[in-house]
Amino acid sequence: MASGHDIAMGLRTAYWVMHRQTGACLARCGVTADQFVLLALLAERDGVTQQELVRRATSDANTVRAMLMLLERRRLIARERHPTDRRARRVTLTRRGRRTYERLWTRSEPERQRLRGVFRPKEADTLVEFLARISEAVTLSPAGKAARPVKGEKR
Amino acid sequence: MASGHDIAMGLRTAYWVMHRQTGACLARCGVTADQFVLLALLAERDGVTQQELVRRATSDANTVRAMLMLLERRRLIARERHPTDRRARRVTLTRRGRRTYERLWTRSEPERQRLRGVFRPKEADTLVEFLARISEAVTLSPAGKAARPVKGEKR
DNA sequence: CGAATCTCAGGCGAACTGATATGC
DNA sequence: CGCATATCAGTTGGCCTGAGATTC
Repeated sequence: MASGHDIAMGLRTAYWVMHRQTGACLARCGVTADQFVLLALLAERDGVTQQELVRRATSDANTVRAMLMLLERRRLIARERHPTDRRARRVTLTRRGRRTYERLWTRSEPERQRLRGVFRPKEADTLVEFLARISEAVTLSPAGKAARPVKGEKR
Repeated sequence: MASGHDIAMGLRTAYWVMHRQTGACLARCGVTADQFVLLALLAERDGVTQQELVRRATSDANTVRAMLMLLERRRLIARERHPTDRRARRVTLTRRGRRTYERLWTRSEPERQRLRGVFRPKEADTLVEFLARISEAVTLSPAGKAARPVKGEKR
């Protein structure tokens, strides 16, 4: 019977196998799998703050910032000052960024097909629901840091 | 209906949420989640080559080497020369490494419980089987590099 | 003025590439 | 010779801590 450890290791292996494959698929376009995720999120909805991208990408503010700076240097995205909240940045896809993203999407279509192809429709739904269950369970009740993070907690 | 993109994003989110949570759980022992994986693999079977660890960890030779050197410096593992194959290293858990591992295992038990707890027994089996299916499908038929990698393929 | 939010800067563990040395 | 194992150098991306700026 599958243990928590089995789930963890299976999840780890499946993620890295997929991530590496995606990276190899997109490498010749000079974009990494993680950059592609950011572009995809922006293509879905842009004009957002970096912080919102952090949330949607399940990532870290510094990581997102560094990646956005790389993408900005290549003119795939723009980071203007936010009009009302001058603390924040407003991130948008440039036209060139959107074209690049569409090319990447097409190129990576076979990978998504492969992923999708090993499941029957109902199974795919089940899998996605299971994965969402994990994400919720872990983020909603993180043992050490409850709803409000414990202040004194260092190291 | 769940698409290949949904599966990919769900897998990504679930993995990172779990990975981050594990890291936070083990941080105060000075061990990262990835180092814990190596220790777990060694606890399961040691006296193996680095190459075998690479395979079992679904990782990379350079990454594994760097991590093992960190663990070696802390006397948690040992890297002796392999007795018969002088190219290879024979990696073993030290007694201290095994004790540390057991402590980490105990400390991370709640995390595995949380993971396991959101599934019924049959569901957990299904999930692990689904994840294995992904790993197999992607590793066995990687579009760009079939069974034998295409020679001329650069960049 | 704090308190909260966001960005920025530096350090480090981790992943990948390519090249090299050595032993099978 | 080819092939496998490990190593080294260099690059990139990602996470963390701690600082600085701005807003409430």
